[in-house]
Amino acid sequence: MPEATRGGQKPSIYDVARAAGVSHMTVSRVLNGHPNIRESTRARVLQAIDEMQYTRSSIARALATSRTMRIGVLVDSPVQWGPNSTLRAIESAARAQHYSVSAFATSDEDAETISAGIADLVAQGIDALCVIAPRSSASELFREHSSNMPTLVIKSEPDAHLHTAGVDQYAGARMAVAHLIGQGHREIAHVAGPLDWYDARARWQGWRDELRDAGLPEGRFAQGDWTAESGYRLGAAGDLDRSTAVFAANDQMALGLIHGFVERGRRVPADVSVIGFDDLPDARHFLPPLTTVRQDFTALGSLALRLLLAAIDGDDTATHELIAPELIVRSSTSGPSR
Amino acid sequence: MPEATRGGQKPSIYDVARAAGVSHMTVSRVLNGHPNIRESTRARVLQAIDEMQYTRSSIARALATSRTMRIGVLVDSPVQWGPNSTLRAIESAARAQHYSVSAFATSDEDAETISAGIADLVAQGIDALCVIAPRSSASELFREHSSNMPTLVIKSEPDAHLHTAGVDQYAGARMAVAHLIGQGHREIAHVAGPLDWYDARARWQGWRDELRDAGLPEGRFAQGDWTAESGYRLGAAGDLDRSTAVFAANDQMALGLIHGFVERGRRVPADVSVIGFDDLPDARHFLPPLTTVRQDFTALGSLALRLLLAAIDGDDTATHELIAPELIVRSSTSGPSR
DNA sequence: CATGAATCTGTTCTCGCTAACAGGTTTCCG
DNA sequence: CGGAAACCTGTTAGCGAGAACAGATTCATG
Repeated sequence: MPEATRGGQKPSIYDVARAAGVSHMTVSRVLNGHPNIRESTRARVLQAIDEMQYTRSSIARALATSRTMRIGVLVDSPVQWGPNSTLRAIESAARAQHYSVSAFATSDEDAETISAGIADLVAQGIDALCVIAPRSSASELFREHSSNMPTLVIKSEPDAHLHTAGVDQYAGARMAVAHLIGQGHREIAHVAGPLDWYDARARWQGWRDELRDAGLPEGRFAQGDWTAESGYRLGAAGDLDRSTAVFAANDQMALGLIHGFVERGRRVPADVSVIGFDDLPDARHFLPPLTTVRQDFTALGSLALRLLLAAIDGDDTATHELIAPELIVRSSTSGPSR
Repeated sequence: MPEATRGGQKPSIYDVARAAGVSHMTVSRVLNGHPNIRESTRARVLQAIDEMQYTRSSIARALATSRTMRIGVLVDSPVQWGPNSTLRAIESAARAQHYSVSAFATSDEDAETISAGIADLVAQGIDALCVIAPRSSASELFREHSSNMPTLVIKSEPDAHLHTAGVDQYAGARMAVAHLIGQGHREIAHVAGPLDWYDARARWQGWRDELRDAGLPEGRFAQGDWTAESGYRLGAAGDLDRSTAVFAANDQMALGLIHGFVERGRRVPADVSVIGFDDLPDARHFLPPLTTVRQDFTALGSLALRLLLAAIDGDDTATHELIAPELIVRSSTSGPSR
């Protein structure tokens, strides 16, 4: 049973101070690990803290220090694997540094929703802002806010005015396409995500550049919207039938694509190889198990937090750091039959 | 460009008050919509607020009112569709009521992690606590904390001492099994989730009771761990081959199950019907498109928030409210061939 | 044993806001 | 036109911490 000194209320440092026979500042110093405290005094204070189950008020602390120890995260489409995993990773990295996280989810990402989200987070009181997976159309907004608030954008392209971090989408895309080329494919199509997304654009460019550098002809290009539904429509439409392999910009579109192909009698990978991007937990149970590119979100979370803390501490040089992705080979890719 | 009155700092109500030629309390009253303010004064204050881009400090407000306008959510396994969707729905419902949300994710749910999570959330300063999808082993902990903090547990079983809300898992399970019975199946197996989860247990019981009430023999029972992997292993093992239909406790296990069946030459739905639970966004693109039970998380979020606000306002009667699920029929189920 | 330096500890003020009370205006009505 | 009841506004005192300064110990050293 927690023991409060005044009727029923949670104890404050003043209550602890009275119980330990010291001033409230001594309690504060003990709490903050100040060096110049006599060992016996510290022990007495700690005992009082323990006895009355004191916990410090992060609210009062925030008011006094003007540091909330909270990071705001604006996350677009958190139902999707990538953004959600990134958010979880940031949360867990933040917790390890005694920071907490407030997330604001947007799905319909118009400028108004974004600035409302930023305003909401700022109003809550945050020390830094992290924006996950934005579309390029929104860059302006972040710039405007970054002057007041340390901001990190999770994307794989550098930006002169912003701190950025991400998984190297471009490299991952080249790895995927290189894998297909290595298996002997020469007609390699791409199903891209919406090209106003940084990630979609980087994966598209990686596909294009890897083909070009291998001396292969331009492949067929189609655009989806990240959903399995859009992949399905493209697969069912038949526009990609000339290609022997397809690099889909994410696993969900790859899933839909395979669905569409199979429905029209094209076998995967016998007639057409499909490679995805993300390595969803279920990707190994797709039919056939999906070859894909894995992103290390845990590493990304730690990286993001390191950069955010540096930004909070006033490091103003715009950084840009990348995590290397990893190719996961399963059964949805093989050599071409013709 | 935001206009601060003192050097570079964010303006406070005192700055606004000076600009408007009133006392800081008048500003506070305008901000809080206090009725007895002369219209001309209110206008002057609002104009000053607008001009200097004042925003109130939620920190100071929280300290003065001892209300943080923040709800803590302890969410288990947020990588999974259900818990994640529930969390998003609560966030969005909370925002609509001017509350913000702090989430604490647990995956390895031992007692220690849970109480650490609760302690973390409480330390952040929250007005109420919401626990999503717990396992029954953890009930004790919530009871202990509910005395100090208004608490709502998201689960479908009532509890004498706690506020609870959820989607009616039991009813959903009976709907799923009734659908299979309606198609003529008599040997209906169940792949359950871990039975220390409330939802897994309710779905299991719904399956059992529906069979019994239809006068059918007991079906085969197998236990998975929510993952597609576990479903795959059960499908590939062959233990369920005597059954003509399987009710899987979630879509992911259904996916793995189908994978396992197909690998051993059993066709779905020709040889065996499979029905899932959740209606993942991609479930309609599984091969074959999955028949399943949909949960309305948006409604659940609104419900949860309504109950939480009631609890904050001191409503102490333990409530228990349920949302009705919905059957989604696709192509993974059909009548038995034999 | 004096005396300055190094350690420890306490007082007061501040962070930005609301609660509670008090004082000053109107307004209304006899 | 006087007085009470509305209405509007201001003053002061917290909320629970930390910052800054100042004072009180201890300690070492000549």
